[in-house]
Amino acid sequence: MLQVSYIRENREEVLNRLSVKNFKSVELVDQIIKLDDDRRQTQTKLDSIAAEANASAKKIGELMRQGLKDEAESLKQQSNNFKEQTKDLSDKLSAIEILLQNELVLLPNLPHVSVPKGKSPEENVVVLEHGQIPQLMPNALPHWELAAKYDIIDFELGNKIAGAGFPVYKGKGAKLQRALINFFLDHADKVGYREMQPPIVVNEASGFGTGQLPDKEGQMYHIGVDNLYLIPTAEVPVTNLYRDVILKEEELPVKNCAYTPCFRREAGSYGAHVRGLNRLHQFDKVEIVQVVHPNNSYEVLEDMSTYVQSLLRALELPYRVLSLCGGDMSFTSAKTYDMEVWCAAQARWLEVSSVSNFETYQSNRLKLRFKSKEGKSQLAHTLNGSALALPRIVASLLENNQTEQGIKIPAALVPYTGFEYIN
RNA sequence: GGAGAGAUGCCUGAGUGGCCGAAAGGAACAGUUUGCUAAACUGUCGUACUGGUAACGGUACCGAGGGUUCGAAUCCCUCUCUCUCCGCCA
Repeated sequence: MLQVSYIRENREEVLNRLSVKNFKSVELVDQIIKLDDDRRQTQTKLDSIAAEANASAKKIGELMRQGLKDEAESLKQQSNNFKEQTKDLSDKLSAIEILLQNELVLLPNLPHVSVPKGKSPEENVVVLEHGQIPQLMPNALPHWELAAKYDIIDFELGNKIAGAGFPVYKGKGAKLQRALINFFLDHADKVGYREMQPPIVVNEASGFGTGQLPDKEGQMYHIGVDNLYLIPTAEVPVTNLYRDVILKEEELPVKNCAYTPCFRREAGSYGAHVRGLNRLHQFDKVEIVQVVHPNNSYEVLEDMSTYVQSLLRALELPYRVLSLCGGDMSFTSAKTYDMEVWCAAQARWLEVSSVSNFETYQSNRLKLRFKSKEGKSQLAHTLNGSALALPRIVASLLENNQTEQGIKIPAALVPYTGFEYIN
């Protein structure tokens, strides 16, 4: 959520930057400014009447104590007016505040100046490519067939006990999952991320804090009886740890990581391009989250991108980094890098990580602030990234590393799996 | 699931209708002093909105929402959460 004061003071800039996200709504911005004007006026009026009412109530108290009953009574009569006026004004004020809030959440985050213009994924900018595109043997298979061939991931069995998109990992397939999770957590630990194990259900307030609610309600699994949501990413519980928190400046940066299963309804996405592990309802992910000083959030974004790349290099996967164009960036992000790995048998790039700087967009909703030594508090910047999501990593490992002897496990991962081949 | 108790500032905790944005203690921060890993003293010490160039004001907030009243941390209603005991249980 953008800050109204910023919008007021930088109307032109806000409009320009929103246009990078192809968001053209001069009317909405002006409406917000107008509502805020109303809000201020109403507030000022209400405050001054409340001040009078308070003074008068205080006076009545004094008169009563002095035993001046008649004078107190007549003052009471007058004070009755205040009641209605303050009630009307405060009703009006809260109505305006709700309107303002409703409009404000319609505005996406402002893209950073370095974000490329563009409307569709084709206009994302490839920042770098790394690694060799592997040449596969002639009879190479896509990962869903490899999974069946080696009996390591069972989609049918998952269908039976839960439904499509809930695979069962078996034997070395299950061990590979566990190995990847530990591999990712150990690496995060080494670069200073503190491991957290958050709940994998969250309440409404948390869903709102990171922006899943109200607009993406349909994307989350909802547990009706207890009004809880299954998390779509660890970002939600881990970032919400800092909801309504004022940190000390010296506590920054906060670096947390967490492994969690993630649950996504993915309503409306079906078809061949979501086969196998490409898109699931439940998957595993290690997420990294930082809360940082506004002065260096873009340095941190680069660090996080470099860190995610180091994981892909360690796994010897060919990858590329995209700087997302305005039109392809999420509603809440100010700048996003996507990491995509090459999936050789499908011959396509698959997104395995998304690293974003949200600036104050999340922290404004979360009321996540830090206090400087001078005692001033201001909104912190939040960032997060996948490091990494498992299914597509597994897909590319299977497809890229298939050999006559079976699936070759990258050397860095062998200490975690305890085996060198899946065969 | 049954019974009871409670929710006040960073923490402990007082406050049962006006003199309470809130005692006291602790923590923290700053200063003074004495000196040796610390003590004593003094001061500062919530958040948000709002008026003002500023100085300095105003308003709201004592779990959340509503109500009574000229006036609510205090009375009434609803909700949420926490704790204790019993039951069940990984």
